[in-house]
Amino acid sequence: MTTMDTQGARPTMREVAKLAGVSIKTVSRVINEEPAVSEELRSKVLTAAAQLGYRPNFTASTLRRSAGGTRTLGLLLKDVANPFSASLLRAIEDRARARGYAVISASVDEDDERERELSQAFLSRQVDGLIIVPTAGNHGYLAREVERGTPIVFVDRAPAGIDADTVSSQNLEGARDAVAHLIGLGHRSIAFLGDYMTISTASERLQGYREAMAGAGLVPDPELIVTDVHSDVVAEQAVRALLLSRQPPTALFTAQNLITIGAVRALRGLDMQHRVALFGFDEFLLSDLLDPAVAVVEQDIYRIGQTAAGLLFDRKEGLRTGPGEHIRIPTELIMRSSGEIPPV
Amino acid sequence: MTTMDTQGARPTMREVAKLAGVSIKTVSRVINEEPAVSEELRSKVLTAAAQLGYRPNFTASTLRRSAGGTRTLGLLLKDVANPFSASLLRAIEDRARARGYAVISASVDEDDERERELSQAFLSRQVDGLIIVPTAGNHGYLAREVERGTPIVFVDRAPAGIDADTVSSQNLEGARDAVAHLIGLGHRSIAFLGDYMTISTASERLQGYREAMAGAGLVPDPELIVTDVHSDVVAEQAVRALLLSRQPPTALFTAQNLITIGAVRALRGLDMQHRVALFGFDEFLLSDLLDPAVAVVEQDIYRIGQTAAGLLFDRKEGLRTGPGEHIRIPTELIMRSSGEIPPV
DNA sequence: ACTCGGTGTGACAACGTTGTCAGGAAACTA
DNA sequence: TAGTTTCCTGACAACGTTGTCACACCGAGT
Repeated sequence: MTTMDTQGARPTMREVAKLAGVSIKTVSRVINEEPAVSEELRSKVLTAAAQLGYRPNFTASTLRRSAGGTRTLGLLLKDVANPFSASLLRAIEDRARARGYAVISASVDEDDERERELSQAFLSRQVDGLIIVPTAGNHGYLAREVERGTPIVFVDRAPAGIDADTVSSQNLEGARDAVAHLIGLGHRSIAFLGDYMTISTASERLQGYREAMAGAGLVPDPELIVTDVHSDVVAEQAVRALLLSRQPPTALFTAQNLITIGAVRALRGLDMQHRVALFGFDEFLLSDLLDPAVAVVEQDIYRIGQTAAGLLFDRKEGLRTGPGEHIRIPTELIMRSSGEIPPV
Repeated sequence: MTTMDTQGARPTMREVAKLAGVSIKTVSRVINEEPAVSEELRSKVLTAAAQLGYRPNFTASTLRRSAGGTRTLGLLLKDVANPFSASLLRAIEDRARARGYAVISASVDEDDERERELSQAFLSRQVDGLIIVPTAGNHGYLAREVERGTPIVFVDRAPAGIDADTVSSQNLEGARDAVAHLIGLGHRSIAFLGDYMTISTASERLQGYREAMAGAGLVPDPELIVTDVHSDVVAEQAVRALLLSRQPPTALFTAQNLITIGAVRALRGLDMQHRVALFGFDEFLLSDLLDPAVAVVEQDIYRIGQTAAGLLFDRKEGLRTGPGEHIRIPTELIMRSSGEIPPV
């Protein structure tokens, strides 16, 4: 075992150079695998570097070649612990890693203020691009950054106050098709339960519901349209109230993950899960193991993430310019028994 | 609207200084809120900065005050898309943000080589610390880094070939208590299904199973101990085979998430879910909505993450020194009906 | 008037790296 | 043999920022 300087500070190129008896620039050349270095010096440098445990300082390197950027992407999510966000992160990470980029992510928890702080912090860290699942607030504060050439892509929801690339699901079409399927089974009294209408995905899904109903010549009872449902607890209560009302619906369309779960709980509680049809938006783990298995509109989250990252890299490399592109990713109806229950 | 330089390059302190008619150092002082600046210059600088849309370059700042570090944590996970990893990330992110740290994360997918590459890459990026959910391989290559003072904390599994802080669940105790509970119901023939035995958590859980059996004076039938089950598909097949064997167990202990789900599928397929008891390790979404609801040993993932981050910061700030600490976080038995089925 | 201490400001170097350029040695051409 | 090209190497400046230091100014104490 050789005596190696193992104390506090990390070795720098200067120290490697001294040990190898060459100039610091030669070390730089070897580390960066530039061609014009003699085999002799090359191996001297590599030996010295290995002995010292030298590791290049990415920060310094980045500063010097300021053109190249930090090879880092910033990602602002609703909440990483939620499966949608986690899958999105994974998709983006995969695309980023393929190009040698790292991803820094953070959870915004629907807090405007925090989103602002975090995006500023990430921009200060010189990220090469930002992918944001936006809150309901205004995003004009990012306009200057976009003009300066930092690519910013929004995912899932459209941002307000700024024109930028956006990737989201075909919410309207997915909801419309699911509701049309229920209508096809003979349902006429179909309830809609959705999140805050300020959230663009929620209102698009409601729009899809309305189109399906209108397309069949049905006028939905306003009492059956419940909006601003934001948690599974609220959803459970709302569904319970609907089912116990005078004119209970024969089918439910739940426009989001947690709402679907709340609905399952409510149906279970009243033992009506085999009598009232249920179609949800968003796939969730084990939906097929419930009894009855729950039919859902599934989003292709992985593709959304990959597309967003792709757009970002295209912008960065100048392959794409001009106004923001708005890409819609198709959804898929997953037919399961809860969606096949006929009206009573 | 004033004419602002909105072209390509980001403005630097130099440009702010020129516009404000002060020295670059004064700009630095204002931006960093150092006290000794006259109100007059202060406001001039702030105006100029706002007009140019100046944002400090964190990279350059970091390089100069090399002591402080990059205020970045690196996190290597099995796979962010998996709920355990996502919760862990969230817990660590929360602790990190409270101190102004950012988190870069990446998925290793049980690939030794990738883990190595990623940890090198993160260290090159001068992260202030690394939190790793280790693969089964040897981690000696990180030893020098630890000696140099970069805090590294391992989570969930113990690393091989290195002494470092580790945070994981009380796997043995959790498994032991769950199996003891089944024994308390009168079960004598209890199957164990676990992941690869090279994974420390899996072998600890098997150990817990053995201790519970031995504690009750039972000698487990070797046929009932199935190891190296690594996916829900394999688990489903294995459970099916067990249940159709000559001496089927009256209870199952499934030592991991996916195995539990596979077991549920197998029991369902044979319509035996109400006759064979099931206790799983790891909570999973909707476990309470299945029929029967599935009893599990729940890990406190959030606390694991927070503890790991806490250890890391303690090391970094010198509040903790010396050999690696091995912290075990208690688990909790979540009693549900699948765990209350008596033997036939 | 003369030193003193305090306050505000800026010049300069440095963080670790890489781009630019110049120069020496070796290999080629005329 | 002299001139040219090629190859390899190193000195130096620069990326954007901050720590150190020196200095100019002001009011106060002798």
